[in-house]
Amino acid sequence: MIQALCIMGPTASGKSALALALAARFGAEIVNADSMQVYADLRILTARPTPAEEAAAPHHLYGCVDAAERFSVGAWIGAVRPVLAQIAARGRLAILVGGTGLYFKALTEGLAATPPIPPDVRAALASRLLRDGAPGLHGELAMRDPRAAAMLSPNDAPRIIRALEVFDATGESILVWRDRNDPPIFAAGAWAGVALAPPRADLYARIDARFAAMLSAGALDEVAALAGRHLDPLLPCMKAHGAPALMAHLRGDMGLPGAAKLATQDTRNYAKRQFTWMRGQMPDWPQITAEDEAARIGAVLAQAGLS
RNA sequence: GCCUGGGUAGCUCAGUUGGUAGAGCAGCGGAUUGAAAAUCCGCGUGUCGCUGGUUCGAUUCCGGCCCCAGGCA
Repeated sequence: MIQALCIMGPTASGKSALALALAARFGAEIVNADSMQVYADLRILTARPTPAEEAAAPHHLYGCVDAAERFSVGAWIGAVRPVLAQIAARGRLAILVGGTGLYFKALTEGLAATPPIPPDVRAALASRLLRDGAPGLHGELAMRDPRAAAMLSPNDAPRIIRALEVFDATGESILVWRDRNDPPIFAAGAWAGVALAPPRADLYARIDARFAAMLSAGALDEVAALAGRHLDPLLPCMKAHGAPALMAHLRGDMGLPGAAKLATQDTRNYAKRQFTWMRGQMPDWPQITAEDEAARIGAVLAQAGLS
């Protein structure tokens, strides 16, 4: 008997609804595996479960981080560990749902046990990036950690900075840290994973419809409130799909239709990357192409050995 | 009706002093270990509006026609 069921899928594929149906059936508890739904500020825009949905089954790690904070895979692993332990102690099934492939990868394959990076090291690199650009930092990485540099594009700023900060803070290559992976939270037989993979044209249409629904549900007000906090635009939550576009609209830089076009475009591009992740990183997770909920439930039960 | 601009990739446009054309976006494929809803890499044959003419050769020059935008009537 598995302890956890993982449901991955592109945005707007109906993961949350499926999780809710399965939770009701098994008395399971739902755990968030989405990097944006952890933030408290954009409930509507990040398509978090509604209060009514959250009341229908126990939900964990939704809206629990302030937008001013910088969450991360490591922070998520640190947060899920006790949550999953408690669910197991209650003897219940955990259903992890979300679209963040990296979170599932860390959960099931482990994560490098890199120590926390001092804030001043990161700040220094951030300003270096502005001054020298990504290729400049890449050149620097090539001198300190040539193996890591060889694996990265000179334009891949976030990864170059990560490799540099790990080296600066620990004196060891990020590759060495990765070789010493922490073991995964779940052992091989303790979990099952499925990936929702609806036809792309349907998904793209649903993304457009969902964004319109978000607007009617008050997404603009919620974004206005976030904008009013005047946070650093580089913070992860500030990059939620639709947030930059709607903020630009609120500033008067573009009309609402233009903002909607940008927002849905970003979301479609992201959905495509999620498909790529599922194919490349989760080859053993069965893909469920059915869109009908009953068919999906049947497929999950068969895959997870549940009934 | 006349004048001027323009008609080139799904979209917005660049370009060819005549040798059949290329960017951005979209789309598609790929990567992905603490910002991952981030970030990066790769993929470009299309009656160059239609039709005659000149030419070895026309998307490019010339004529005619059609369509769009603006201006004048």
